[in-house]
Amino acid sequence: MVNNKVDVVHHKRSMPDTNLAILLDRFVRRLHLALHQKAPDFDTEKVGPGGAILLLTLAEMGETPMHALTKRLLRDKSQMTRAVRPLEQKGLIRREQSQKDCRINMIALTDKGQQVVDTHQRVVAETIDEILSPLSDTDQEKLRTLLQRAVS
Amino acid sequence: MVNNKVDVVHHKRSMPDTNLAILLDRFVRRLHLALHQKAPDFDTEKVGPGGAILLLTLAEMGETPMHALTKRLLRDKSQMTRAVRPLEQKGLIRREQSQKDCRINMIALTDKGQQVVDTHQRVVAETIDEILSPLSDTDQEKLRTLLQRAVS
DNA sequence: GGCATAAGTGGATATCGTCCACCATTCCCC
DNA sequence: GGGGAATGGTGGACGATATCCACTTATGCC
Repeated sequence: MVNNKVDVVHHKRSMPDTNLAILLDRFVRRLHLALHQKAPDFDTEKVGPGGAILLLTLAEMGETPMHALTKRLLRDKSQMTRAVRPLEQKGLIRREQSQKDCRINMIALTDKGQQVVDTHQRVVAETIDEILSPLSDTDQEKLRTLLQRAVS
Repeated sequence: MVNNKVDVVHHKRSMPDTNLAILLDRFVRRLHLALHQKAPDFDTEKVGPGGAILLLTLAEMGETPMHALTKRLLRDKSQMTRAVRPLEQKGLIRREQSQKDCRINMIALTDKGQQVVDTHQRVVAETIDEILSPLSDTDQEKLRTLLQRAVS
């Protein structure tokens, strides 16, 4: 695919760690582009990438206060507020104040939200499988495990 | 940590592939945040994340036409134009029209640009090492290899 | 020569991230 | 038990990126 005729090495360092940053960027970008392509077909609620990662994470966590979701996603608080609003308006999540501590907003998936999650999980899984197709199944599993251990 | 009461398998694979998207997001986000923190200390030329990935990739490729860089980075053409401009103004890269085909702009690192790349490579490598510290050295190497094979 | 095509640039717009300020609670401690 | 510090959440402002479209210019091919 990539025809590197310019690929003649003119530098000493074989492979600095930096490559991993570049590799990650490539991986994420491929995934992003592929999903963006398919978006009209499956993102019927138009949640976009940001909404999708939020919903998927919420599906993992179950009902949870905002700040926990914020911490999990490593996003800014205000960003989270803004990301949540349209999802609530579309009826994909539900928010209610905690009885214990009325500063806290608990949010959770609705049934409709769960349906969206199911669709997204399927499509994302397919797309990642396409990207990972150069790897054997055991290698794919190994990759998952390593990433899991690294960021858990 | 993860209290999945909803985790009852309704699928053959215990962990849906979607998790990998979430894991990637976490990883990238951690890296981004850590580098953003350290930025004032090492990003003296204020190239930012976008400029950095461009410079690092350019260092890998050597002198190259715009469109090749665009393809490698999987970014939009126009995006690339805009990303390149400030780097040229700072004197980190140099652009010159190809003799063969004067539509083509060849771009390459300057010495100053190479210095910036060296610094960034060092800092990024350190930061990634911090994130990957839960993994053994051989596992880290394995992770690199797998990613490399997946996206090459 | 004329026409499809490719490389590069720029405009318009939307999303997302970051920082800061602010309000309302709750917690803690004297 | 009252008052200051800390926490959860919201909103404004701004910058960086991404995406789509249109346009210019040059090349390649009949």
